[in-house]
Order: sequence, then C-alpha cells, then structure tokens
Amino acid sequence: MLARVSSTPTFKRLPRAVREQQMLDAAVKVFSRRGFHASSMDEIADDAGISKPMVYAYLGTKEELFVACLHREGTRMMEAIAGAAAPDLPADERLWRGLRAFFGFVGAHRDGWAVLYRQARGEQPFAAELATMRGRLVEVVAGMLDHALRAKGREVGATDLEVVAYALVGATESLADWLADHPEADPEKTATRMMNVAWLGADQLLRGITWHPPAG
Amino acid sequence: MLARVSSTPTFKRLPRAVREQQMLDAAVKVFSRRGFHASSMDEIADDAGISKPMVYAYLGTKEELFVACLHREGTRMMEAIAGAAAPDLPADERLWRGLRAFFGFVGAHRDGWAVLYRQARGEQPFAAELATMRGRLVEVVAGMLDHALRAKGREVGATDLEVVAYALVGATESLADWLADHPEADPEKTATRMMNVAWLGADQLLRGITWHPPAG
DNA sequence: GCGTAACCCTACGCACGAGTAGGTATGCTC
DNA sequence: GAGCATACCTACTCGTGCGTAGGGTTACGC
Repeated sequence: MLARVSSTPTFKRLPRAVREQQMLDAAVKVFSRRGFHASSMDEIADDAGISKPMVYAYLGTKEELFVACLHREGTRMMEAIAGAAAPDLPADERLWRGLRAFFGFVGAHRDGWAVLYRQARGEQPFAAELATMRGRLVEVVAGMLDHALRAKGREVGATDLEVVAYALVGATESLADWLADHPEADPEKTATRMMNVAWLGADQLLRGITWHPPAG
Repeated sequence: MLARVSSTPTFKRLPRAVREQQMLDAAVKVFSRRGFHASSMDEIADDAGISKPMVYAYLGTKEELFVACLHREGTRMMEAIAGAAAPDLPADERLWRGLRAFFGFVGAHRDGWAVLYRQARGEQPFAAELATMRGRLVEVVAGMLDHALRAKGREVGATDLEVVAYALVGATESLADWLADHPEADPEKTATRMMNVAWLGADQLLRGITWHPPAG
C-alpha cells in the first residue's frame, strides 16, 4: 500500500529496449531449466531484477513471453547458420560451415538451445511454430543434397530426400544436446565428428550406393 | 453428499489390474497430447472412465503416474528391440533388425513414443530417468560398432565411439518423430531409409575412412 | 517550471487443479 | 449371512501462480 520511502531508489531506470532484453535473458534461463509450465512469472521477473507487472507491460502474457524467447533464439540461430553457409560453395564445404556455425551457436547459447529443443517440442501452442523452423532447416539440407545429386546427373524421390535430410538434422540436434550437457566438450570437434557421420554417409548416397533389406 | 440412488450402477466393477492398465492407457494418451503440467488428473480419470480418487488409490500422485507411464512404455520398447536384435549376428544384420523393431514399435505406439521423447525430456524430475534409458541404447549401439571395429583389427577412442552412437540414435529418434507425425508412412520403409543413412555412414567409418576439416 | 509520458512498485482477486475426507455398494470367505 | 476387503463415488480444501488495480517517481519536451 505504502510505497518505498523516497530516499534511495535501489533500482535503476532503464530504457525499454534494455529491460526487454534483460527480461528475455531471464526468461530463457528459467524456461530452459524448469520448462514452460513449471516456470513462474514471479521467478522470471525476479531473475530479471524487475517486478512482475513490468514483464506484463513489455512482453505480454506468459505465452507471449515464451513465443518471444522462441523467436529471439530461433532467429539468432538461423542467422548464425545462414551467415556461415554461403549458397555457392560445394555441398561438403557448405555442410561443414553450417555445422560449425550451428555447434558454435549451441555451445555459446546452451540455454537458448534447451528452450528450443527440449521445452518447445512438447507444448502444443509452440510445437507448430518450432516445426516450421525445423522444416525450413530440413528443406535447406534437402535442397543441398538435391543440388549435389543433380550435379552428378542423378535424381531421388522427394520423400527420400526429405527423410534423409530429417535424419541428418536429427542426428545433429542430438549431438547438440550432448554438447549442451558436456560443458568441457569442444564445439569445433563435435562438428567434425558430426561431419564424419553425416558426410561419409551422405556421400555414399550421392554416389548412388544404397542399402537394401536382406531377403526374408 | 448423497450418493447415487441405488438402482442401476452405470459403472462396472473391474479387478485392479485391468483398471490400472486402463488408467495408464488414458494417462499416456493425455500426457502425450498436453504434456505433463497441462494435463489434469480429472481429464485422465475421465478418459479412463473412472473417478479421480481411484487413480490416486491405484497409481499414486501425478508424478508417480507419469513415472509409471514412462516405465511401461520404456520397457515395452526396450523389450521389442532387445527381442529382435540377437547379439550374435553380424553388425549390419543386428542394426537392421533393431531398427525395424524400433520403428515398428513407434508406428504401433505413437502416443507412448510421444510421452517418452517429447514430454519427458524437458521436465526435470523425469529427464534423468529418460537419459539413463537412452544411455543404455547408446551403449548398445556403441558396443556394436566397437565389436565390428575390433573384428577388423581397428580401434577408436571411447568418446568418438560414444558420439557416433549418439548421432545414430538421435537420427533414429528424429525419424521416429517424423513417423509419428505421418500416419500414412510405412514403418518398414522408414527403417530401410534410416539404415541407408546409418549403415552406409557407419560402414565408411568402420573401414577407417574419416573426414577432416579443410585447412584454414 | 510544469504537464505528460515513461518507468516502476506493492498488493491484491480469482481460477484452476492436486490431493483428500468420508461414505456406499458389491462380492468373497468361512 | 456376518464380516471384511475391495471397488467405487461425490464433494470438498487449499495452495499456487497468472494477471491486474491502483498508485508513485523520474525524465523530458516546451
């Protein structure tokens, strides 16, 4: 009821843009650890060093806040990857640069990655949005493979291509998750390992070498 | 206060074992769609055609109920895989049978898979349990690769092996997720596609062919 | 130097959902 | 057929946490 005695305001007045980023930082941190539902707006506000109504004033409801986190981390990630993998390089070089950028991002933004990968997948309102982003990634990888294939005069069904791309993206995400849990691991080295699995396998496929189930 | 008039009891009295399975079925279904926190015990009880106190009496708290779901679906899956992949077969044959069993399971228990893969990962109390199960799978795959390698007189660092296994498991899970979202897709065919990516890649690695980052 | 807008707070209302109290009916055993 | 365990219910309590009402203080334009 009675506000703080007007002596020393222990808080600083900061411009909106700055506060918003602080709030998003806190939100990403809390969401990544607790998950969407188990996170409380109070804790997020607290962690951001601000009171709850400010969060509502700037970022809206809890759901909108989560979406804002998703957007920030997602576009950051996409930009990191897109900026690294120029489209006019050979496929293996593109893949390598893309992977390196990706693992670099995850290594540097483990919380952001956790929100995207571990939390958003299960919660219905966000899963669709996430799937779209992931779909774009899969498309890029599939396009890359398709491009490389055509250069060799070969062609593969669209579904086959999509599924292979899906598997590669999944393997990469899985390793990213491993990386997020192993702070001592080197992102660069992890990218190299991924390249070993992905490229050596993809290379075989590009040469038209395929595996078939045994008879019976 | 006043209970139902004792005329026609619309419900059937069933033995505990049966009701428990019905409850678990309902719980898996609801948890897989809504996630742990967004699911209510009322909805689960309702879906099982029973009242809430019965759920508490048989399966305990919400958390214990979720763990029970995890256990049932997890062991079902593990058994399906273990039963298919006999340990004294050649590596490619084992991998193929394991994959086929796995995708078969996911195709037949999409809800169960969703609980395991999408929901349990983010929620702290369960993530550890899940990681253990997943770890066992990774170990099996790593052991398989190691076995195949030794047969060729080759050897690879333990971390390298683990990471490759991790990538393969991740790729497989990712395809399983794709399968769960594509009811028209054929589990057998998906397994074949996975085999193409996994085995052709792994085969190269087993031959000692590795990829190295370009200079610069 | 005064209005007005931007920043920021404390302290609630209110709904939703986990878990329980307390009681009824049915079948099984002896 | 009396006793007892099991199966099952309706109707609560109570904590937790989202979102807001209502109000105070600093800066900035004019």
